[in-house]
Amino acid sequence: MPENGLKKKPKNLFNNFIVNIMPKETIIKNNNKLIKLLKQNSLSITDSRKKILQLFLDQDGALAHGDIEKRAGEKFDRVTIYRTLQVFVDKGIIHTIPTADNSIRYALCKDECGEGHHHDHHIHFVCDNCNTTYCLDDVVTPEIKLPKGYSAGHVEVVVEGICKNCKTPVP
Amino acid sequence: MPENGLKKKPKNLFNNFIVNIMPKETIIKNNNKLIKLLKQNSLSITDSRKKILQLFLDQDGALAHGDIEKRAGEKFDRVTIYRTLQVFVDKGIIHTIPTADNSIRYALCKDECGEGHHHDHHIHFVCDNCNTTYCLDDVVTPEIKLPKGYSAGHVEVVVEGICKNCKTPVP
DNA sequence: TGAAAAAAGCAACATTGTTGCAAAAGATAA
DNA sequence: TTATCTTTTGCAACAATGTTGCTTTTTTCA
Repeated sequence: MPENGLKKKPKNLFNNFIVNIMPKETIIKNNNKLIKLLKQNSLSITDSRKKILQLFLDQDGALAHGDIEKRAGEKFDRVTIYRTLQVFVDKGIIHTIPTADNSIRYALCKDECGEGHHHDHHIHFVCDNCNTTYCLDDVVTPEIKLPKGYSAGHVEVVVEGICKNCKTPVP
Repeated sequence: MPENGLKKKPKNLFNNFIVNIMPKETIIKNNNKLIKLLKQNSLSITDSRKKILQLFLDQDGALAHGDIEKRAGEKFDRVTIYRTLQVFVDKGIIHTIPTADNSIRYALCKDECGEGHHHDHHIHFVCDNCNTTYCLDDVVTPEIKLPKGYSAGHVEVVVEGICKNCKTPVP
């Protein structure tokens, strides 16, 4: 048996350590949060899932596949990102936001979303200036009165305008 | 000069004839409507524009690029369809409908849309069963109260559910 | 009808998304 | 800790969807 000089990564020991003892350092706390979230959804802990989830946690707005590809630092295969996003959507960790420009955006679910069903009753806001997409969690979707014969399921509201960061103050 | 046996199509004489004299036959009336609409928007009258516009007029719901490609009868180049749709959007003849599945849908504008600006205040309905997209022209978008700092421009509402045609009657 | 302008068609390319499979990494239990 | 099974990743190849430049055809208009 070889001595202490590690040749390979210490496998999952580190992860277990974090989850069990809750250390104080920020980086570890952060890591812990990610792992907890993944475990809660009975997903195995992998680098790509942690990294992608981290991107969402670090981010106020929503992310498109392309954004993730750029920000992940060229580390992951495109296919992995597609599959990871799909898994997150299936598990109810993130949800999709419809857009008029053929680029699906994803954002963290803050309500209680479970596997197979999303409960997002908030509206979405896309800034015309910076193009950021926000989930306005405090603004609920209104009741829509439909014509006879139609029955409503999910209602999606997307508002375009100027966001709080791009608003030019009155001089 | 050759005698009466036509070698080439009679060019645009037919179109001018239609627009000027307003004949009675349905097919020509229909053609007339198309041409009128194109002329109103100062677009030149071409086969692809007429055909694609016809598809929209024949259709209750919205069409995606792919639908048009299929229904046009393999007659037009894909590029022509892309460019035609783009022109129609620019002129305010059709508008786009955001979806959550990365396929832009287009529908005729029924309000007064002009070049560069659309005035669609109706909501859109996507049937979970037949996947048809409808413009519910009689249902206007509700007022949305945004958090401090956000200012609203356009509001887009998409409702998912069961449409009038797919509704199963009570036994 | 003929010339200028506009649009269509074609080819080539770019982007985005999907699938099957072998290799690598994670989970699990002795 | 290690052996083993399972899951995930990366790769390659492919499919679908959009885009751009250029030539040919069609439309418009004088």
